[in-house]
This record gives sequence, C-alpha cells and structure tokens, in this order.
Amino acid sequence: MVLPNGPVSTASETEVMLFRLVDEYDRHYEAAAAELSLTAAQACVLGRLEGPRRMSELAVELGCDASNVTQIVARLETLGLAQRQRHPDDRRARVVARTPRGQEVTADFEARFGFARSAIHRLSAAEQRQFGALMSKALGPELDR
Amino acid sequence: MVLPNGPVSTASETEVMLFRLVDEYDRHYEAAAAELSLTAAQACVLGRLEGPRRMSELAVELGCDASNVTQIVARLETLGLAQRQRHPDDRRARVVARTPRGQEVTADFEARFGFARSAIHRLSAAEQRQFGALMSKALGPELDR
DNA sequence: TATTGTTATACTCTATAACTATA
DNA sequence: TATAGTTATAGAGTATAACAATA
Repeated sequence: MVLPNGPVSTASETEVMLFRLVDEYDRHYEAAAAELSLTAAQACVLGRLEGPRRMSELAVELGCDASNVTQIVARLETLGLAQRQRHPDDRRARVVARTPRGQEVTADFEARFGFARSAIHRLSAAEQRQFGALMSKALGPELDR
Repeated sequence: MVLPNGPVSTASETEVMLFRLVDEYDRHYEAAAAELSLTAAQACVLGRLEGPRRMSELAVELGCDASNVTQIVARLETLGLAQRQRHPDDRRARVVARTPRGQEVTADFEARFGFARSAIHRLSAAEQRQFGALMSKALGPELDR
C-alpha cells in the first residue's frame, strides 16, 4: 500500500490533484502487474531489463539493498522471465536479461499499464507540452538520476 | 518498492516526467515516514484518521482487505498513536481515532512530507492553476472516489 | 442469515548481517 | 583488503479462509 494520505486541511487544490494522480498511477501499475500474476516489484524489475543489467546497477537504480534484487530476480528466473549469467570481464558480477518469454510479458504489461498514456492522451498536444514543462519545473533540481 | 518502470521506448517526454513525478512523490513519502520510524502504510492509515473512522471505511478507502487494516491499526495502537473503541450504535463495529501523540506524529509527518507543497511552490500561482487543471483533465472520469 | 472485525496462515518485499567467490 | 552477489533471518504488508460477536 503506497497510498498517500488524503488531502490535509491546508492542502491546496493542486496538491489534492497531485495526490490523486499519484494514487491512480500506483493503483494502475499494481493492477496491471496483478493481471499477469506479477507483483509490482517483479514487474518493475522486469521492466528495467531493456538489455542485460548488472545486479548492482539495478539495486542502485531502485534505491534498495542488493539482497532484495537477488530475491526478486531469482523469482523472475523461476518464472522463466529472466536469466542470470556471469559477467564475462568480472567473474564476481552477474548480468540479468529477459528471456523471450520475459520479453512477451513485458510487452503485455506495458500494453495493460496504459494509465500514463491514456491520461496524457486526454490532453491536446499543446497541453501535453505544457504539462511536461510544469512537471519539470515542479520537480525542480531533483532531476538528477 | 513501488517504482514504475523506467521510460519505455515509445514513451513521450511527458510520460517520462509523469513517471519521475510519481517516483519522487513515493520516495519522499516513504522517507518522511521512515524518519518517524513508521512504515508508509502506517503513516498512510494514521493520516486518514482526521476523526474517528470505522475499520471497514478505511479498508474500502485503501482498497485493501479488512484483515490488513486490522493489523496496521493494531500496530498503531501498540505504538500509542491510535486507539480502537466500540461503535456506540453497532457493537460489531469499531472506530479508530488518533491519540494525542498520534496527532503530534501526524503533524510532524506532514511537515516532513513537504514534497507536494515544495514541488507546487516552485510554480507561480497561475502555473499552479494550470497544473491542477491539466492533472484534472488527464485523470479524466476516474475521479470518482 | 448477513455483517464487522479478528485470528491463523502463507507469500512477498525489504533490510541487516554473515558468507563465498573473485578482484 | 575490497567488491559483487548470495544466503539466512526477521519485520512488515497483503490476501484468503475460518471464526466470533452482533445485527
């Protein structure tokens, strides 16, 4: 459950909208994963395997402990969606990649998780640009990652 | 971990910004809770206790099972932040409310979780209105809850 | 009989600490 | 010695099923 609090008494209308936006986003994300019998974390990791990734890279990217990545990737491997191999240059390291089945599931997930797209497509092209610019400004200097 | 996937290949710039916005929101939420030794779920439930709430109400609102609410509220009770009492009119039901200490912690949490406010305050008043209107339009008819 | 909430159970996420293999 | 990853373990979120108390 990653739901934000409901609107607080001092919240502006804009804050309330932001809260709902985040809430809907997260709910749609989990629902799309569940439709494929995946947890959000599994869908999340699988989605990041555009190409072979090192375990450590994933941990940094997700901001979580390496042991956590180990477990999730192990599960994806059991499910036949990902595979670990030794890194050719550093035999301590491992690289994870999607299996062909993992590719399919990823595509399926992205098709189901249409929230971002469908939400944005309710806006005109000009509104989309405006929206992006406003989010960028709102996020401010935290953009570094 | 409720991180969305990284930008997919077909993602528009606007989608990428939305992804980052949601990501930052969730991270700040969890971090603020952790600073108070709370989990996100605990902070979430505590934040919803503006007044006495029925367990069943909370479950519906959070979109989760009642047994889940029982556990989280029980933990909040152990921590001295909330308290359950029998509903005066229906002795099957219970109402949960914050303790005075729970009030303090809630205020503290909201002060720490300044993300929404600080993000929005990077925008001018006119931009805030625009941003709110765009989010509202993007969310579309899902606003019913 | 239906509803509210709890308990028991099981699975997953997550982190910490200890460990193995490699550098 | 330091780094990459795993294993063992424990706390928490979550759902399902069975249950008690009340309606």
